[in-house]
Amino acid sequence: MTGRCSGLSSAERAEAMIRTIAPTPNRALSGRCSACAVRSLSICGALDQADLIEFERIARQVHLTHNEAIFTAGQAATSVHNVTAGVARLYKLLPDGRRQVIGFALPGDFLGAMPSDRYSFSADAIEAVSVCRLSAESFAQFIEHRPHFLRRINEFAARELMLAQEQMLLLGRRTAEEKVAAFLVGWRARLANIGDQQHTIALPMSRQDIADYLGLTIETVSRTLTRFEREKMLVIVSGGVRLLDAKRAEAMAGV
Amino acid sequence: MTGRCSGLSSAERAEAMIRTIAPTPNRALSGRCSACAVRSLSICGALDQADLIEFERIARQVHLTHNEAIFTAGQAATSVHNVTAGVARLYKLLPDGRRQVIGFALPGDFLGAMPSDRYSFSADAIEAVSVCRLSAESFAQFIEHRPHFLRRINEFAARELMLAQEQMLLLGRRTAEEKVAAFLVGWRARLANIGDQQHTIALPMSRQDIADYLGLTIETVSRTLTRFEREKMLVIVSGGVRLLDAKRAEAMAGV
DNA sequence: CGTCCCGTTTGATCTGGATCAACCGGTCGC
DNA sequence: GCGACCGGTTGATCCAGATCAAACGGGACG
Repeated sequence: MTGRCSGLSSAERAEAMIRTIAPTPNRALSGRCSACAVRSLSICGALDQADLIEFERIARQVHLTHNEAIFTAGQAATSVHNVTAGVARLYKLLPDGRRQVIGFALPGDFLGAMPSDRYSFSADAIEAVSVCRLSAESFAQFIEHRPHFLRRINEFAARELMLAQEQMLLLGRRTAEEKVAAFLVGWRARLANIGDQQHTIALPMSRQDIADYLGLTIETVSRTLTRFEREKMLVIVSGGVRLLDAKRAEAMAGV
Repeated sequence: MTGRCSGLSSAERAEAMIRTIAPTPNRALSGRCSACAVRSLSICGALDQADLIEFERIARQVHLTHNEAIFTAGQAATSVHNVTAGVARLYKLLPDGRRQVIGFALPGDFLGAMPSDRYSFSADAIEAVSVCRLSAESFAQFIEHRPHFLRRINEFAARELMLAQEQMLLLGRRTAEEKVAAFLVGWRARLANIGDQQHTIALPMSRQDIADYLGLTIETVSRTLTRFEREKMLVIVSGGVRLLDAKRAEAMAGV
């Protein structure tokens, strides 16, 4: 069933409010795109040397720490962002505080598919995060005469959409056990994709974040993980989880 | 209990009955794009006269009836589609048969954001449907040197993604009552958007389709609708629903 | 005109996951 | 070194929505 107040506590909400109001301090140095570690993973992988120099001119590196907002739902969408380091949490809130995490953004992920002129969701840093920030205007201008770049952005949007559809299936039709297993397997795949191929799956987000991503409560996530551990499918370690029986997890996830 | 004899005269019921969503059903003989009723709503709205003639050359009108498949998940994604009449159901299945409807496609909607070379979901006709079918290759070629068209497709993808995120919030964090109310309000808005602005909301899809869209069972959808009727929020009519208290529905939907 | 069929409604009961409530263990500030 | 705090775990109970079961009603067809 769907929980009533499974989002933030009122204290957390107040904190989030303050965060939102406070302008994000800008500790940016100008970025050197040609040296960017995640360029090939990001939309910038479609840019040649000349493009990069121009891109660098309009981009600005911004660094954020734990729980700092990158942008907030409802605000004017004046910037687009490229995550270059760390993990961001993307989410939507209901007026009464219920929260749905709609995704986690990893290095290389692009946050800028804006159909409206306001952000339709919020994004903040789960851990230390760096983003490449561009004004929406200069970004639009930059795209203007670079159709290959637009095509790349389009591919990213299509991939994002496919992930969203997969997540709808998960939220609407999978059991708690399947949700948690699918999350672990999917998260591991995404980490592997950016080169982090450890046998221990890093989980920088809190249990609450996972719960809000899977449409569950924190207690159910915790119980399910401990059960998985009891059943020798994994070991819970500090900052993550170590998969012992990946086959079983994948079977549960219904891959 | 006499079921749904809810105080409507037979005249009213007849008036409310079966209205195809198509603005102009079956107007197309060969694909005459320049005469297409939904062009301005669709991605083709970005095409000029010359583009249209070329588009027409590669497009083929296909007509489908109730429950016929437009394409199926897992198949090679050889075509892209533009719905021109009727309503299609987009869905994903789990191996054990659980189904998640990920959306309903209306005239003007584009089905072609393919990140992979296989369809990641299935689409079939809920009622009589016409689609504009193009081979993925010729479509890709067509886009090639038409950046304005690509930009239009991108806008459509971004809108689609935003809807998907809204749906994740619904699936993960809303109650059954909120889900049904949100569905009615959202569906009404989409119908209004394509020009069908009747006070009776046409519901060409089955209760099962609605249930699978909202992550509920058919019984819960049915019960919730009857309750809404009992509470005078709406009247259930053949082929749809008549909203009596739109304000209340919108409040429930959390708009 | 009857009856078969199928989508829908309604009723009774069950249960997965939510809610409520401790409690645990690490860390931070003093 | 100690208490407060915070994220996480565990236990007891509850309940929204699922499941099981039956009946209804309208359309199709002989």
